[in-house]
Amino acid sequence: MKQKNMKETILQTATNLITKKGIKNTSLADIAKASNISKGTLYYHYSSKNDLISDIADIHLQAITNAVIDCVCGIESNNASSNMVNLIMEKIASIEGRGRIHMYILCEAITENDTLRESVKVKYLEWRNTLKKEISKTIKIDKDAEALSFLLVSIVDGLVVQGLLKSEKVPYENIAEFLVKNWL
Amino acid sequence: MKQKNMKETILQTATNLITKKGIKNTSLADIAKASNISKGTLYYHYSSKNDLISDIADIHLQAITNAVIDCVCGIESNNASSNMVNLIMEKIASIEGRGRIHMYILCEAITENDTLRESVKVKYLEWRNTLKKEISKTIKIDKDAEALSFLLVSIVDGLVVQGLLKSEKVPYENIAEFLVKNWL
Amino acid sequence: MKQKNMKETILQTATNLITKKGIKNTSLADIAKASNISKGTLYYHYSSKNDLISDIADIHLQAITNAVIDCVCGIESNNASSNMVNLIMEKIASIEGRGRIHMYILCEAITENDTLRESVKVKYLEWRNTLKKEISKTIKIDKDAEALSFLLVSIVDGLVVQGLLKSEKVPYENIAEFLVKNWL
Amino acid sequence: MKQKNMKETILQTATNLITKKGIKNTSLADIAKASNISKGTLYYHYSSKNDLISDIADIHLQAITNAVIDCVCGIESNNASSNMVNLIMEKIASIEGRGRIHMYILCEAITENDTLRESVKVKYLEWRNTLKKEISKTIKIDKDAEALSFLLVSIVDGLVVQGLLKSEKVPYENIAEFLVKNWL
DNA sequence: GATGAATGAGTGTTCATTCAT
DNA sequence: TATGAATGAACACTCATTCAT
Repeated sequence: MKQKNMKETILQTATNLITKKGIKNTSLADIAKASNISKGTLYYHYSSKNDLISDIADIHLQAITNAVIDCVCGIESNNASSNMVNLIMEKIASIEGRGRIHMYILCEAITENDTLRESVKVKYLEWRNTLKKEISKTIKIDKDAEALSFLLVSIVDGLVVQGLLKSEKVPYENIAEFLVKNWL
Repeated sequence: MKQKNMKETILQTATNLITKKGIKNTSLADIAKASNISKGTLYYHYSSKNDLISDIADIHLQAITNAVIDCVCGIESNNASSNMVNLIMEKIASIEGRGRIHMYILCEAITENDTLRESVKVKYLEWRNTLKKEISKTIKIDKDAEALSFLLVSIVDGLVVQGLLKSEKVPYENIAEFLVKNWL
Repeated sequence: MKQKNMKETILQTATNLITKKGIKNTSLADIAKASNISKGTLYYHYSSKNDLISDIADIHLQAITNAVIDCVCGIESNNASSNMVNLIMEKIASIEGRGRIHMYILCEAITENDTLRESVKVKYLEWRNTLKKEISKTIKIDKDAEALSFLLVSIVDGLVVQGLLKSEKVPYENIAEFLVKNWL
Repeated sequence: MKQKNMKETILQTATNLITKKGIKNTSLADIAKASNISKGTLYYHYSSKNDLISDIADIHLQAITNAVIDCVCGIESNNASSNMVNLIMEKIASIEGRGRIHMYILCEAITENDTLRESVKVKYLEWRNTLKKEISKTIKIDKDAEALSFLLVSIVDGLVVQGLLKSEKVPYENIAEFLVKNWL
């Protein structure tokens, strides 16, 4: 089993497994097996499970960050405030696919993995700042802009949770419409 | 080592440990030790770890449910719409103390514990319905009332996450003020 | 749960459970539960698991012993040599219902339970002697009578094994017929 | 602690321990200790206790199967029918060394281990068929040949039981002599 | 007589990690 | 680079037994 981007392969396989079963329920043996390599090889590329988790988290956080930035860019180019929310909703939907791993990373971050928590913290700050900067174009009161940045990030995380519980279908469109009408 | 409310003691000890270290990182040995009992005794009172987790989750979910209902009752008695948001924010703060365990339960629920997921699902539905009923007194458009119920629940979960990351202080008051201004 | 023959009840319940699941896989908790008594009460009547097993084994061994003696009595009263084999076969069938527990007791006896082994040993000796005495009426060569006594006991145990494996239906009638033709 | 045929070593050690103490009374910790390896290493080679038991049983069943086949081959080459019984008796004696484990495997098979029961079932069928084919050369009545195949297998198992009880010395020679005189 | 609470040693199993080759 | 063998601590869970009431 010789591959150029072995690390890439491992990363992808591990991400898939962890998305399905969670961090604690995915063993390095599982990952090695699914990657068609030995545990030894896995350790050659990643010096510990935390090391691997760290990479997975980085990639995930970057992916969501990109989604958030995409949002903002979309708004800028369209200059239609209502689009922001639409785009956010669209992104939430795309994030939902990543929802499970998002939750696992959050839990891991708040529990015991200080490095991971720091990464997540930084990203969340970055998201809020990016959103706030954009919001400030429309909403001139700084306090409100900040509050809204917190709220928007919250809503994303919160809707991810409700999406994952798979109770009722989350009415994304109605939610977006409501946000546009009342907030912007 | 004989105690009257041994089950209660175990429950409390376990809740504390799990709040600190998470479900997966808290072993039954840890719980037994911290409760000053043997593992055998623990198993006498709880027939499995899931059984114990289930009790902890039930208590937690009930506590938050009560908080949500308190909110709504508060609003009704005051008949001041602005109070709803204030109360929600107040409750979020009180929930924050339970934030860690809230996250752990959510992760457990979405990962592998079907029984738990069902419990959580039911509670979330109950919360949204309770909120929606109250919201409907002010907002007559049903679609909006429903969207808002999803949003409020999301905001609670989302702010819990941001609270737990302990990055910046979450500006609860500003957020509440913003919500009041724009919603009601 | 007040009962006159509590010990009897326990014994019966335990026998049923052990027949189904084996000695090692039947816990005293199981037995207590199925008897609708507490473990404490069980220990009031039986001072240990071995004590209980011992009683169960005694009853079982006596039951088979009676079957063997019935055989011999039947023969005596009928004075038809062919009947002996028929009766033995009939008894084997009746023993088959007890086959599982018979095997469990044998295993327990040869493994670790010296008292039990002694009981079983004594019974087997008794059976062979009883059979030999009867056989001697027909077969005058002592060596042959003894060999046949060993063989008959063996055949019972052996057919029990094959019955328990539930592969093909054991052709008891053909076997009996064959024995009659060739032995007596 | 590195060894070439570690799996072989484990198998041998486990077989010895189980022969002495029985399956249920032999723990994996015992086996690991006696093999001078860690429990982890044991699990590296055998993924479960059942897996190990399965290997032990397979080897045992094959050994007896070979003994049975040897019997038949011996007969064929000698063409002396009386030899068959002598050989069987000889084999029984050799099986006696394996008697304890034979009993344990039978008990395990009838209790709870479906895979094992299937293996045993297949072997017993194979033995009977092998015997019947050989018997058919002498005894032309099919029903009798079949009955005798059941009887011979039964006698082996039954004599194993009586051998294990170590009451009196089992008179193998007399038994063989009797069989030859009356059956063939 | 009867019980429920408590115990602690033991069970099979998992797993991140190490390391010689 | 890559691997398979080895490890040992930890895990959830079981169970015969004890004992105060």
